Amino acid sequence: MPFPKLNAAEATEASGARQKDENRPLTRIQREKQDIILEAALEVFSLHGFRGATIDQIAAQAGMSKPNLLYYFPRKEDIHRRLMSELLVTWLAPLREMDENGDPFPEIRSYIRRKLEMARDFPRESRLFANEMLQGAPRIREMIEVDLKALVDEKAKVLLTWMDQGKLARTDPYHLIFSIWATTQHYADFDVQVRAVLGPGRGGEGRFEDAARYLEQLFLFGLTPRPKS
Amino acid sequence: MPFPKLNAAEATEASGARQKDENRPLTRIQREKQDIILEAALEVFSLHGFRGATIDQIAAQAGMSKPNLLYYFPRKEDIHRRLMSELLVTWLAPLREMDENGDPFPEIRSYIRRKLEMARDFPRESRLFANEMLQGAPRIREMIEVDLKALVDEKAKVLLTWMDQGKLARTDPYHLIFSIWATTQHYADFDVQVRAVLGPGRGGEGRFEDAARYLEQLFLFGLTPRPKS
DNA sequence: CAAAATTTTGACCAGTTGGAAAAATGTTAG
DNA sequence: CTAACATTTTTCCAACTGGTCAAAATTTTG
Repeated sequence: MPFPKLNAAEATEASGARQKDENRPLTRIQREKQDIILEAALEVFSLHGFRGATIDQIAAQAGMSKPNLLYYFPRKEDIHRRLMSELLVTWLAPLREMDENGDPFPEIRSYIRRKLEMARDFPRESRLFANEMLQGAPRIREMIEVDLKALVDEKAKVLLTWMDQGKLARTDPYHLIFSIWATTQHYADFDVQVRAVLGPGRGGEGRFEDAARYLEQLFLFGLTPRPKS
Repeated sequence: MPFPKLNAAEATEASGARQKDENRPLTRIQREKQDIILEAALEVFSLHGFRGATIDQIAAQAGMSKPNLLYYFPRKEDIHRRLMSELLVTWLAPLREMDENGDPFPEIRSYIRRKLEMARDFPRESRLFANEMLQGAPRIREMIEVDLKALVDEKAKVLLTWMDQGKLARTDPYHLIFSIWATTQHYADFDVQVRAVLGPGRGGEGRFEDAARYLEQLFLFGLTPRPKS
């Protein structure tokens, strides 16, 4: 199971195998193999970054020959691009779900919870994303400058509304969102460090529950409105 | 200016140029060139990760030929190792300075401040570190399992003491430290994203001050002890 | 089933990679 | 000033890189 497929814009580009007729629907084999390749590529890219990953590695991971892989994705960049655009949609879904009409604390709390679950269940996706960011996001600049920005702008407004209503401590909504991203994704991206520091005793699977408890407390207390001094 | 040299264990390994006498002190040229190389390597490694960086790139960045560079650091890994061990010392200095005998809030606040300053002033170092973590820390596993863990264990105890004294909300000290790391380093590692989301208006240099204000509030409110309900 | 289309393979290639060897050039202590 | 050493350059190499191509094997379709 690669990822909770939202199947975003499945037909962006005829990036698949070369057929006689460009607009034929994908065959069964094409769909299967592409999924296998994407799954393998996720593994390799998330570990080594774009430049550090090789087609050979991905092909080996996918259990096929390099030319065979290149039959489905003619260039290395194509695989990466597909991975990134599918990722971005799913990655932002939790934020998208934050509901203006809900109460701030349940909404924020479940947002944190969901992000933390994603860090636990899809750490490779998180690392793939982090890798791209570290390198200056050369291949998804536009996406983050347009789509991501628009979404965050929208949700920042929601947060501001809540603050105006006195339901949430007045603070910077953008940095609030950043801090949720940072603290939750940390458990995927810096997993080795987290595990090493917690040690064999506390570094087991329970760490995510501990993290959830801690983060809930931090953000609940940290964002509760205070009477002016 | 590469980095506020703490000159940690300057003599770890005779990793420099090959001289007749292994234990001769470094010549002027050796010191200078090694610094130039390390500075160049920092730039390249932090951007592309270990595998993605090439010796040629580093040499070009350092303004010398590849074989010339290899004269000072016989293998690519040597450069990386040196960079990482020098980095780790400096990187952890702020945490080391957190003083048991100080008051919790000023101490934590100045820790956050310092980490944020490092994210602002030494983003490449932060990214180098993040890159290594993303890849599972294959080259510094021991350092984080031993030195880093020991330091965090020590500081966690300090935090627990403060909590016992009722000066700090009772919470998980390890995750508290993680959340400070995550939120501050985020501004270096995900800089592109932060800037893209804040837009041209608020994405300028002021973003670090906004971040500082926000994080101070979050952690101050979030960690103030509460009366039991 | 046979023809048409798709998928897989094996051989190949030009450019890049990390690194070795040795010759040529600088630098410095006596 | 010169011998001993340190540094730099030139040349080279084997392994790996992303990618091509035509032929063979397989699957789909009429």
